[in-house]
Amino acid sequence: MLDQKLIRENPTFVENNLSLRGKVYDITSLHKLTLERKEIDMEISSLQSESKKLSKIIGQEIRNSNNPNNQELDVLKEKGNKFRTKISIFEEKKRILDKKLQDEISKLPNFPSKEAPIGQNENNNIQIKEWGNPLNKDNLKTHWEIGENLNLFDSIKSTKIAKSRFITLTGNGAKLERALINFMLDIHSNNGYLELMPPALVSSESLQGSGQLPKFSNESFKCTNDDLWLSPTAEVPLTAFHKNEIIDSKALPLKYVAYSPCFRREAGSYGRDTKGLIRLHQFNKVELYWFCDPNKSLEAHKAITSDAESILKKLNLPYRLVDICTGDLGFSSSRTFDLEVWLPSSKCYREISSCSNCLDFQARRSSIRTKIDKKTSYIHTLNGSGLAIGRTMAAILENGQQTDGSVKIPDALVPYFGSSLIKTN
RNA sequence: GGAGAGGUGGCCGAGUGGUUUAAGGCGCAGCACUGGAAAUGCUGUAUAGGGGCAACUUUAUCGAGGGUUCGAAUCCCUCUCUCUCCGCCA
Repeated sequence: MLDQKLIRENPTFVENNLSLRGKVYDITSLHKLTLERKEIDMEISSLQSESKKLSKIIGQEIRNSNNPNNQELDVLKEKGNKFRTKISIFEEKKRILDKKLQDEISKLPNFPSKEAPIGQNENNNIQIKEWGNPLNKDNLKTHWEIGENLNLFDSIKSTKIAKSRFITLTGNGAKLERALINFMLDIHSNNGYLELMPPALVSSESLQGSGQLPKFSNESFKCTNDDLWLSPTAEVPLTAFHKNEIIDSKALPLKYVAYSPCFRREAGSYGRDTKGLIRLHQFNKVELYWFCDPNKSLEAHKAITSDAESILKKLNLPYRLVDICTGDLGFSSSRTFDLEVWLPSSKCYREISSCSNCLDFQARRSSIRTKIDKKTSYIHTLNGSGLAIGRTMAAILENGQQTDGSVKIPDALVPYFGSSLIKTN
């Protein structure tokens, strides 16, 4: 969430920054609301101040006089009554105004970083580096063909259970998924991250806190009888983990790694990636998350990205690092580095991790602060997938495929999977 | 699902209508004492908004929202969360 004071005092600055995202933001009416709100606030404050003084006088009178029902008191009480009436009129106005303000402000995305490449959409993203040797041969199988041949998952049967875009992992597929989760959790928790396993259901307030609500209610599954949603990413429960806290600055940065299932409606993606493990309503993910000193989030962003990268390197999967342009940035992010893994069957890179610096955007929405030199300030939050499990499996299957139809398991994963090869039975 | 008890500052905890301007403690910071430290003593220490160059000042906030009252942490209503017992249950 953006700072209301900043909107009030410097609307042009806010508009200019937001418009870096590639579309025009006009906050004139919002700006007016903030001014109105301040005016009403001042009015209420001065009325309250006078009413308070009057109440004190009445209290003293009652204590000092032996007749608590005299007429002078009635006159004073009547005066107090008038204050109350006036104040309640203004408070009603303030309530309505506050709600409007809150609604409007929480729909505004974060400012893009000055460092982020300016651009309209994903075509303007900038490749920073490539790692590994992308397998570039013809007649390679897709991961869903490989999966079918080796009986690693079954999407047809999954429509019986739920509907399309769900998968049931079977045999070695299920085992490989489990191996990947454990592998990633071990690497990260040995690297200074505290492992968490959060609830998969989250409240509306939590989704609001990390930025998925109010704008993107269409992208998550909602429970009908409770104010709970299926979490679209562990970023949501992890942000909410420290909601309404003032964290000791000596404890920063707090680094968490969490495995969680993720649920997304994928509204508007009909027809895209309908096969395989790339785009599912439910997928597993190991997420990295930092709560950090607001002065140190730039270095932290590099660190969290390289921690995510380390997994791809250990699995020996070719990837590239992409700097997301302003027009393609997520709602809460000011700067995002995507890691894209090489999928040889389609001869392209696909996103497997998104590492974002949200600055104080989520911290302000969730009220997470720290004290620096006796001053209270919002902390910065960063998140990054480390990594998306399903897409990692897809990459392993495609990059590790052998001419005889078997799949070679990356060396680092063998101790977890228990075998160096997946063969047909 | 039924019955009951609760939610007070960074933490613990007192507080049943008017010097509560939220006691006391812990923690933290500064100072004193010390060769240095511990212990001790003194002082300070919530958050958000407004005004002011500043010292400072003012308003709100005791789970959330309404209400009663001149005045509410305290009384009433609604919601919410936590805990205990019973029931059900992996």
